[in-house]
Amino acid sequence: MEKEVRVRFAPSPTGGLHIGGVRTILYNYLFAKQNKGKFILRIEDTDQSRFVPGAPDEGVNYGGNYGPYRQSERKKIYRQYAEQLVAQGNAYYAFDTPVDLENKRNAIPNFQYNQATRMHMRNSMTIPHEAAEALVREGAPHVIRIKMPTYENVYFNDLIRGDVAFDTNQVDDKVLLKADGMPTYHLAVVVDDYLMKISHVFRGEEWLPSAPVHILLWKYLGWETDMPQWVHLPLILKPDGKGKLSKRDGERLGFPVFATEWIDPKTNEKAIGYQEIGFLPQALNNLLALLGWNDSTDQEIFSLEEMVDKFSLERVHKGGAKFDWDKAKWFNAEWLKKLSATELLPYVTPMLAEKNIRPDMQYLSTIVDLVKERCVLLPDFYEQSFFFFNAPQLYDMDALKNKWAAEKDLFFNDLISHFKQTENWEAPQIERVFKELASAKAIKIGELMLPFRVMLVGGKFGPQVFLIAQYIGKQETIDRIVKALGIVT
RNA sequence: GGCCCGUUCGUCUAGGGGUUAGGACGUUAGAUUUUCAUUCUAGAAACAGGGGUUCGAUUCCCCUACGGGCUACCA
Repeated sequence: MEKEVRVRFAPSPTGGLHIGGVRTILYNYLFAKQNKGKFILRIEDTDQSRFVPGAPDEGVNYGGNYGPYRQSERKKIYRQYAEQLVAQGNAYYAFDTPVDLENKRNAIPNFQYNQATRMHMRNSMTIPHEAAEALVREGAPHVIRIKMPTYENVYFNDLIRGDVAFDTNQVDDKVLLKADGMPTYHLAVVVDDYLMKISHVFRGEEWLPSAPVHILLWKYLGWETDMPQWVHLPLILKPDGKGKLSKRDGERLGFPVFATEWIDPKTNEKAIGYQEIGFLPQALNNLLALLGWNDSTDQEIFSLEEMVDKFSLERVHKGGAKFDWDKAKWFNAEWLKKLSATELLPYVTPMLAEKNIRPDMQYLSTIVDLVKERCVLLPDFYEQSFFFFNAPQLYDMDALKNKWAAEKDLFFNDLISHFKQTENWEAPQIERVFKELASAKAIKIGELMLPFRVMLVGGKFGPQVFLIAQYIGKQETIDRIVKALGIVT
């Protein structure tokens, strides 16, 4: 029988939700759904000094049978396993203070606490066993480190990278349990994944070098047969070159790197998120999924359902991908065009409400359909549609006054009276009235269209001008012409 | 420095021993749109380098170069 697929996302609560993390969640989710498995949310909060008060199947707020899901609530469990490793000889107590280590690193270039150096340090392998035990009993500050074997190779199969090998001589004796009694990520992740019966570990490539530590832990703890499959995802890189995409890049290059707004509690700096800048969730998922995965066809627009259906780890890239803000915006524009007005309403309505525009939903739907193809981000809806709800306050005077002549003044005055008599107030009819009057007065249409537009919307933008006249209504159209005429003359 | 991972247009990528190396974003030119956007057409643009293997390598192997990650009592 195949093992049940259980995956988890284990964010640290110390930062905003980075889009790299969103992609990891997405891949986890797609994989879990595809395999009828479970997706679990767990909080990695083992670092107390960085603790910040602050659609899974199990997790902190969802319940489940493998909790608690917060690592700080699980302290005792880790200690027990760490002690087990010491008893087995796979780990040892180390009494070196942070200052000791600091001095070592300063004195010896590239100092590593490993098989080559541990016999020169202060730990339970260099001082008599009883003395070490006594120290621990008396509460002397100490950590527990893994004892990496010498001259061994750790092999494992990564679902994306294939076979990977590490020489244990090159891996240092990572701290498993810190002096404050909390586990490090290395111990916690292994214990938690075992206890929560995780079948596949999805994480960023930056974790690859510590994989041998984790694998050895699975082995030493006697859980080798339950060890999950490893899936190290490629990184999302800076658009302009070097390194992983970071918060700073967003500020520097002018695009968000967090899913939602994030306020740094230390500096109080606010970083805007994809949600706030006006991305549709569908677009963010879509663009992130395609950053490192494709289905081998030319298709680029995928719904979540399609992705669940088509996603496969074999088609995830090995190499990191530079983030492209232009392409990201394109995904959003595509989704804006793809979604119906009804589907868009939940996003557009609150955005307009912020600007004190609360239109009738029926009317809004019509307008959304009319302008959505000229929008890239959600706030563009305001720029592209405010004039359907309110008369413009400001006019592009250059566009309006350019080549203004008395004859045009006359034209628009006559136009007002013609409009007043127009019965069938629909775009084609409005256009006919407009053009007939223009030709009667022998003025070129091209001379009149732009001024008319500016009178109705305030500038050189918006959909077809006669459609605008139709939707704002006869009286409003006339009012706006009158108002504008008063300003221009 | 050491270890690990990677390398097709500027970017995201398809492809894979014999192809005019395909698509998308961006970009350039044009058409449509009496505003802008959309849409459409066309163009420029890539197999990092060197050795093998082979009748033939962009594709397989090795080396180099370059890029990235890790090298904390952070995750």
